Amino acid sequence: MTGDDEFAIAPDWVDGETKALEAPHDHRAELRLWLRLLTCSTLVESEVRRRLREEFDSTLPRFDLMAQLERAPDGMVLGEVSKRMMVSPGNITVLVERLTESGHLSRTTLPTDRRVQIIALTPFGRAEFEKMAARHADWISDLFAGLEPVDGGVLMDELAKLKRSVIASLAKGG
Amino acid sequence: MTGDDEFAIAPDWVDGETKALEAPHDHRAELRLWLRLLTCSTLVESEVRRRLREEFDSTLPRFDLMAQLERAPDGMVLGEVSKRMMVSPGNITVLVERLTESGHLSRTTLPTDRRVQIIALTPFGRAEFEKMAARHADWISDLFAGLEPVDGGVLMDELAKLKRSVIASLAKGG
DNA sequence: CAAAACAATTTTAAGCTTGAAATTTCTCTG
DNA sequence: CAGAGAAATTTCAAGCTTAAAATTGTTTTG
Repeated sequence: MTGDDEFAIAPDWVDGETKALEAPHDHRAELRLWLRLLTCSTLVESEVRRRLREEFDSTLPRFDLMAQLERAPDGMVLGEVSKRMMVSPGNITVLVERLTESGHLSRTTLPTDRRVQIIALTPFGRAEFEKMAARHADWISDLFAGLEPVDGGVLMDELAKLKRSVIASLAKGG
Repeated sequence: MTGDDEFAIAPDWVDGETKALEAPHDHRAELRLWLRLLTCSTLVESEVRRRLREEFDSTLPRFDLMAQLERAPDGMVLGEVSKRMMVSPGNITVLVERLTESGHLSRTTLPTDRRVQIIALTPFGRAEFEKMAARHADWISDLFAGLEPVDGGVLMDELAKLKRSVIASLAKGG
């Protein structure tokens, strides 16, 4: 890609000449921050997708779904998975279908409420996931390796503030 | 992906020396940071998608494509757009098809090289985009409003460091 | 108890995305 | 100048994603 210009890599419809603090109704600083955030997560995410496909012939959604189930040894209700992954219920349906076909997941109907589907990792699925999770952790570690520990800590804190801001705005406005 | 419930747990990051004493293959701090970053950008991105659909019956990919063209009054070659948006060429083909049908884009074949397609915003497309861009800036501003300016600045700097780390790792390993 | 209301999930229709294969059009080499 | 090779784009097959409608099952209410 095109090197060191901040906006050469991601969607970059913002004017690069912006200063950090400007007139009250100028939103350029926030836009630039958002673009930089998006660039970072897009870079990491595409690389993770690429490697999941290359090394495991799998996808990020499947990995994420299995990751949710890994921490629920007794399985989890479909709706709960959907909420935790922040994706639509219909989306989960499709993913579960494929992962069940391939033997990674088991699915049961709750006897006391037959609307409810409970899914869980099979032993095979768990073994596969553990391989993937180990590699995934290595990838992230490599990608983040140039960041000093202190910077990691600062980022964690600042992102926590951002997350609170976003959630507050969502709760208020929409 | 990822509900990011790690707010409950105390950051084990902050102390670099402590971290150095941990097991060599413990990547939890990086993973937690990555998940938090991903949560933030997913939250913002889904909200932007939702509002583009509700207010303009449009999508984020279309918006991004028009944003690229907004700064290129004389139009842009398809391949260039593809690179800048970091998406596959085939993807651009589909987007351009639809946006041309709807009158937002014009497309010309370069006379001197008939392989090359040049696309540009039509006056209508430009007017539409400007409306969308203004609203988009408002949304981002609202979502980020709870962040103090100083935090925004720190975040910009730390994300720049992260981006450098990711790009360096991609250049080296990938 | 039957009907309405509610809940969990699936289906549907539409659009996005990708990698790989195919196509079209140049460009370069012998 | 022909044919090889490269470049720009499109096509294709497969999978992801969503909102909205439909389905199935449970609970509440008249």
